[in-house]
Amino acid sequence: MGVQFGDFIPKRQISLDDLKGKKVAIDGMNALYQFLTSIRLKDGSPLKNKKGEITSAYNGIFYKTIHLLENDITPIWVFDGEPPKLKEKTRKMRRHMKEQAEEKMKEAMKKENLDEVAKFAKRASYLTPKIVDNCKYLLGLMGIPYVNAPSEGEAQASYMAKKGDVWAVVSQDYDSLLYGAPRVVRNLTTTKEMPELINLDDVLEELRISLDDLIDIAILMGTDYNPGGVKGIGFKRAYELVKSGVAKDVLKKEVENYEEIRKIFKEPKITDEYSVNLRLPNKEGIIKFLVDENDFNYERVKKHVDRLYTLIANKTKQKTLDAWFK
DNA sequence: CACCAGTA
DNA sequence: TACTGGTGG
Repeated sequence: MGVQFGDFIPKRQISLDDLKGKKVAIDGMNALYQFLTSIRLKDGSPLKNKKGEITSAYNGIFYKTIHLLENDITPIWVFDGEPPKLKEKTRKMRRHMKEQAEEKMKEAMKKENLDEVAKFAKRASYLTPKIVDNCKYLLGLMGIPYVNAPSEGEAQASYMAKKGDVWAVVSQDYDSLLYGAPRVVRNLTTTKEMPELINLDDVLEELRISLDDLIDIAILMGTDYNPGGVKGIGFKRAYELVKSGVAKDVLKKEVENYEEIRKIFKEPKITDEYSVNLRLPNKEGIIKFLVDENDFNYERVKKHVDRLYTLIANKTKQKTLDAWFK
């Protein structure tokens, strides 16, 4: 979820061509969850292997990664580590929402309302640690870099973008802006809408505020670390409070742990232990994992694995060539 | 999510 | 050739 900046900040439609030749850090959990909820059959059930284990996320990782490479975009997948203590309330709420969705799905099944069943099945779905581990394993086999963040994945991805190791952070959430990501790309891991780019400097310039102000607006509205924010305050009120210079007073009075929340955005736990370089894929390993262990179609996987190998081999070759002429 | 066959 | 809806696991 994250902060609800939605319609209040400037963004522009882009195409995959605008990302050509660039590396991007993908908010892994965010993307995996999208795959899990969207890669489904008509009845709302996810893809499964013969053992009944959900494989939608593997499908998404595999095909989306190849599709991005095909467009000369290099994804670096960034996964969450240990959540900040202050996130506990949000996590409990989310668990509760899932349980409620589970109940509603059962009711819809009794009523044989198939649309409702599908809707609540999506809402009740969650990523298991095993699914996430297997996604990392698959990325490893594919030769695609991934990063285990010490804490929030978006904080780590934003750090990598700030350093210039990647051009942008890919996420549906706006929180990366609060971590100082210079660019955030939305709708890259979905197909319903066109990709859009949010430029942090443009946001701050258009609103005539600082990043600290933006963080204050977010905390007033509510973040994962103070869900709900200050009662009755949405973007417009928060913006007015910041512009009139009284935001700090309200925050200090109304938001428990204000300074600590601010610190999560300003000084997040991050690591320099990562690589953003592609490696040649392990073709046999991918086929063993997807086909033998997860019942993907051999012909289909084989075709894509060969394509993946060619793409990465060419990219590596090009890089060596570039270095030669530099 | 992307693929692919069937369609116009 | 471009589109779209059913399928994959």
